[in-house]
Amino acid sequence: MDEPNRKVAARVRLVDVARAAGVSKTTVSDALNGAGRLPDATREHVRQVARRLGYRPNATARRLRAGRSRLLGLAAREFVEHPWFYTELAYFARLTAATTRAGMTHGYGVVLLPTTGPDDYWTDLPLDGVFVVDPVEGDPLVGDFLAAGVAVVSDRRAVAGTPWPWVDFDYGAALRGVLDHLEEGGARRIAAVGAPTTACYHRDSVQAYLDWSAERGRDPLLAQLDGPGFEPTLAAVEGLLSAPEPPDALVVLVEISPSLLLDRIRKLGRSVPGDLLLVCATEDPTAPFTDPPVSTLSFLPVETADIAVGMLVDLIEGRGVEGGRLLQARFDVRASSDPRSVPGAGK
Amino acid sequence: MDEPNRKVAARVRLVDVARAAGVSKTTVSDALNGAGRLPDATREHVRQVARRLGYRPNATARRLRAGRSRLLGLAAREFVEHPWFYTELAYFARLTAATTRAGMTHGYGVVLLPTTGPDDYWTDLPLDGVFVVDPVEGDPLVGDFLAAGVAVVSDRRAVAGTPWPWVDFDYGAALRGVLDHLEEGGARRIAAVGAPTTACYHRDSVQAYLDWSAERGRDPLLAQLDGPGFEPTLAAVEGLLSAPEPPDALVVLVEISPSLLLDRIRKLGRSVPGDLLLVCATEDPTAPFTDPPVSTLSFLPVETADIAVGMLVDLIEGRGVEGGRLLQARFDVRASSDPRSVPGAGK
DNA sequence: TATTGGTGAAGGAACGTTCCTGCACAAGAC
DNA sequence: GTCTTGTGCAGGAACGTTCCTTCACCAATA
Repeated sequence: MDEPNRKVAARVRLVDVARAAGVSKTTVSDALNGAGRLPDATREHVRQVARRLGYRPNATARRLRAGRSRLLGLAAREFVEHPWFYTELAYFARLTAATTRAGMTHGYGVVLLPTTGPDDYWTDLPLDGVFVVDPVEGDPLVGDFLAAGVAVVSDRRAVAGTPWPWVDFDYGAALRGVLDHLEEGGARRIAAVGAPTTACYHRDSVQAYLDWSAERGRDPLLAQLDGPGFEPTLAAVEGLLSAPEPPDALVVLVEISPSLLLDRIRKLGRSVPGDLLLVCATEDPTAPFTDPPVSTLSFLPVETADIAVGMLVDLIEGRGVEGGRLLQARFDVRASSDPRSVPGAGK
Repeated sequence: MDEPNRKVAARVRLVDVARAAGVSKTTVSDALNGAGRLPDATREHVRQVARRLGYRPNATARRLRAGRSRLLGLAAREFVEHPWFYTELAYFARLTAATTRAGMTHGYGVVLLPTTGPDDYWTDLPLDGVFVVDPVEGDPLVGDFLAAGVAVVSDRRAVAGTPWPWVDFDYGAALRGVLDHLEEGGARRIAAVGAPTTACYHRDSVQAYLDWSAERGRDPLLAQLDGPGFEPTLAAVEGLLSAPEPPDALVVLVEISPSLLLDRIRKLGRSVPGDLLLVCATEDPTAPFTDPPVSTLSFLPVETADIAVGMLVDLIEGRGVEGGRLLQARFDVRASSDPRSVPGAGK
């Protein structure tokens, strides 16, 4: 008589299957999960009933029961003041894809976290762990998560001795490698374009450039951008190249389209690598296809994501994680920084 | 005596706050959520206790109780056979960011779904809805979600009369607009580069190109790629341009870096827009900054995401959603397709 | 004095799982 | 026949919330 409201398409639950199969919840759960002591006949019967009813286990209930959400967050913090800009950078596109893939192989879903939003948005998400990219110093987001008992791994040490695991690069060493390479190629006036973002990548690289120049008693030719975007970067390059004593090599530390950059350089009447050796720190996949192909310095987003996710999962699942992992950047030398590649310009 | 194992840093629950504050669970819940009939004194007291204990509500339990996970999935289906390739395309980078942002404004988190993976990976995620980009015909993923009672919105109609809501473009009309524009600019032999992917964008656009050509009694100059990537695209362009009777205009329907493309065209001894008018269907943000700036046809990923997420949320929260939304592509005319922009080359 | 009406708060069911415990029964050992 | 051992399954607690219902209390009214 007091039949409950029959909602349309009410989802079928475990108990519904149990009732239909004439067994208990336990039996259904065990049959579907391959647990318990059940004869194959029962198991198969339950499975068929479940399939017939179109039963799908409720993932949220499962996760509540398991005490884990099997969800990871991915947060990029570099351009907090320019929200969403980072998604235009090839590095982050790669990192996002790689994090999602790595999460999947461990059975975790990955939720993209915005750089900015309502304060309770982060903490309202059922996350087991977060991969924080370029955390700012004393990042409130990191503090929030740690306080909430959410595992945190960052891709930068940020400040020395972060208490959470990290995966990082020796930016200084990487840049010195590039500078040495350019010097070997004959460059004597190497210019650099950097940006004073919150990411320690920029701070460390710029510092390495300044140190390296100082060691050789050369005046640094440094253009520091004050914001992201193509125009500022291209303008900075133009500024450097149109100086009275222009550089003979250029290292661009901010992400930029290599072909766009080559275009602009060409427009200024300089040829690469004849007049100017060029190295870009970018993940832009077009670098090998430009004319000439552009040498790149890569900070391995895919490897970074794999390691970070591995650490997060270890942390979440109770396996200890030691301090951090220091990776080595990959320097791909192509024609743009190889003077031998152009006839007439020799060593 | 039988004290339960005191796990380190066991998370503090609602009942813990209740006990500490000397009130019931109900009171704590009401106090923190601003519900119920409580005097401000009690409310404040409970809040302080909660803060002191560092209480964070368990998001999973909340969602189980609420019957909604407040989680949306984003799936790209175009390059199912080339998994993860799509993340390199500017269109998807934009779409991903926009979807995440739109989800946030509605209080939903967005989970990135892989193009491929274990069969149970999708259905094991606690999703309320999914935005499926470029579903293939009879897409099993879509079927799975619909069967599981998960709301689905796709960005393409895919096949006419999909039973779920969609947001789409009239690709044929958009391409005709481009072709008309090129013809007005003096082009008489317009070539096109397309790709036979599963996305109906390609099918429709290519068909429109063929129809448009046929209406004018012109032989189509069409290069169909058989896979994604820069090399095939560039090779196709080279093929078209080095034909005995080369085209005087080019429409590239696959995403490519405009500056890379210009580079290659220049290498073949053709100048844009002098010898060749150029239009690219791409979201690459460098298009306005190349030399010359490249005209682009955009299928508005940001608007698409906003609308799709809005539909999903309406669907999930029980508000009805009528059929679909047909948007109009944006055609940005720049110098690359404007012969007047180059001195000496007239109409 | 009994009745109403409002306020403040507690109790407990429910969300949909998993899994621990325990019971009935059968088969073998003594 | 009793005792063990093992099999097949059921009952129900637990995960951490929210929210519906109830109830005690006090003041004001009839």
